[in-house]
Amino acid sequence: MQRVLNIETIKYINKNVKVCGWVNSRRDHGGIVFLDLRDRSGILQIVVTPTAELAKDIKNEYVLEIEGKIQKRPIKMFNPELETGEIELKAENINILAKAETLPFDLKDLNVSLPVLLDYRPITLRNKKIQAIFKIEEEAINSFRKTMKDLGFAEFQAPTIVPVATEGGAEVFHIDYFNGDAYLAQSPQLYKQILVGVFERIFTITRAYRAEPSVTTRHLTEYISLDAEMGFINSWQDLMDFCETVIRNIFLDLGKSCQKELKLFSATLPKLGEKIPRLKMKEAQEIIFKRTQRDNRESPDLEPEDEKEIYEFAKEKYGSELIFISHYPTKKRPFYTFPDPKDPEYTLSFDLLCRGLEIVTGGQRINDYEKLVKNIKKRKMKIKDFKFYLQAFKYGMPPEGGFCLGAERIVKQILDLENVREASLFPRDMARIDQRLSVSKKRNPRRKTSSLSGNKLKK
RNA sequence: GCGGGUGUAGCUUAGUCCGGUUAAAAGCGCUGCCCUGUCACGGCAGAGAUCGUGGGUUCAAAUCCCAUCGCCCGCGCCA
Repeated sequence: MQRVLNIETIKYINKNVKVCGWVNSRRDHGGIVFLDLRDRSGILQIVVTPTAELAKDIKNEYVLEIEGKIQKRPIKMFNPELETGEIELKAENINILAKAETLPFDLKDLNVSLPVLLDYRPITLRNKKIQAIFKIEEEAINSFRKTMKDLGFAEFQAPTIVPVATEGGAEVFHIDYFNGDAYLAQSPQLYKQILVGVFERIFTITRAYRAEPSVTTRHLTEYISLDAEMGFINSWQDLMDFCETVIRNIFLDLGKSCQKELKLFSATLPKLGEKIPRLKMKEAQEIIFKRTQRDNRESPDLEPEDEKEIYEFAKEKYGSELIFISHYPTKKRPFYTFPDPKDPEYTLSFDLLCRGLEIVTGGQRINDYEKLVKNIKKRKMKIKDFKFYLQAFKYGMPPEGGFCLGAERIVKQILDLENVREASLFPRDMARIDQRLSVSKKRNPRRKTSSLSGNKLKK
């Protein structure tokens, strides 16, 4: 007999079917036993009676193959919570495909601390609410891809083994590369710029690696970066317009396809208002100072508490839970960032804050070869390290720029998750690669400096 | 790296400030028995904790002190 998905059984009333799945719960009434069978489509109630014998040894998370007849439930027994709530399967034969040990927690009503959630990731992911997080992430990524393609952007796959630290200075993971040095990419930045010289409009959905020793609720050492870059821009404002379209579409699409998932978290999609407000960093600092008397006006960046304050401001004044902040200081931005011609101390770059957290960074890039060379030298980086990248500019690069979105951060902000690690299937951080490094046996002796290369320390 | 907090059954927590009648308590889970209409089923009974680890103070430590390890949060940095 061909297997039928749980959700499809609605169409098989009074017919015999075979279903497969995991035991979500077991309700044993002695003479009659109910099993909730979970498969990728949903839950189906299995009735085992009058020979409850059939279900005797079956426990939660057992994997079963069940044959029987789909029958309409008595009307009083409908369950409106289930899509299959008006029917049930009367089991005639139950085949145990795999047994399961007792779970260390209640999977249906998952109430565990973050370390437990992640220590048992292979099973906690089976929880419906946890799955909803990744449905949202998947849909957000789909939406990004669709918008980019609609706007004429070509998709590419970025390399993640790179010869130099992309942003210069920032912390990167070093790898032993055939007795030489290589790094894990902090971002696909240089490659998307190179490809603007080929395709004009380019995007990628890729992984970025940051070796920042940061243990916070918003940092991962490996994260999903949604990156876009485009040539022939009229101004850096164009980039914010494109970025706004991307974000707006993500929220629209999630509104269409993920209502159920949002509801599980009692989450509402962030409001954008007519247009996402745009402020220069200095303006934002003045506003924060006026509102709170907290004087961070000399700070080269917005402090996390400032980001939350400016979010409140945007919400009150513009009805927007998002706000663009532009003109960050040149010193704080990477070498390729385009300085404002009117005030070169500041850049034509921007961040997009969503509910008080940066979810996007972008800006216009320097497309002039000579200026790039000068900048690399000024920052005491080596020209020879960038020769490959610089070809793209030496041989003609239009005015260009781009932006990148942090996928996990977007999901975190939408669902109001406490920690970005909840929004990553298998989060990596300073203390964890799947298992906690403190309990994993493969731990090398702790290295104090990242300049020591891995090959030197190997046996 | 710095600062703050925390560690009690498999999970989630109470008890810690003001040390001593609880031989450490509860909910969920687990085990056994009962139950033919439940849907996080219900009822009865039961098992399960060297209170993170090591040391100290005290007649007496989950509770106070020191050290150590784990974890969480904040900051720097950032998506």
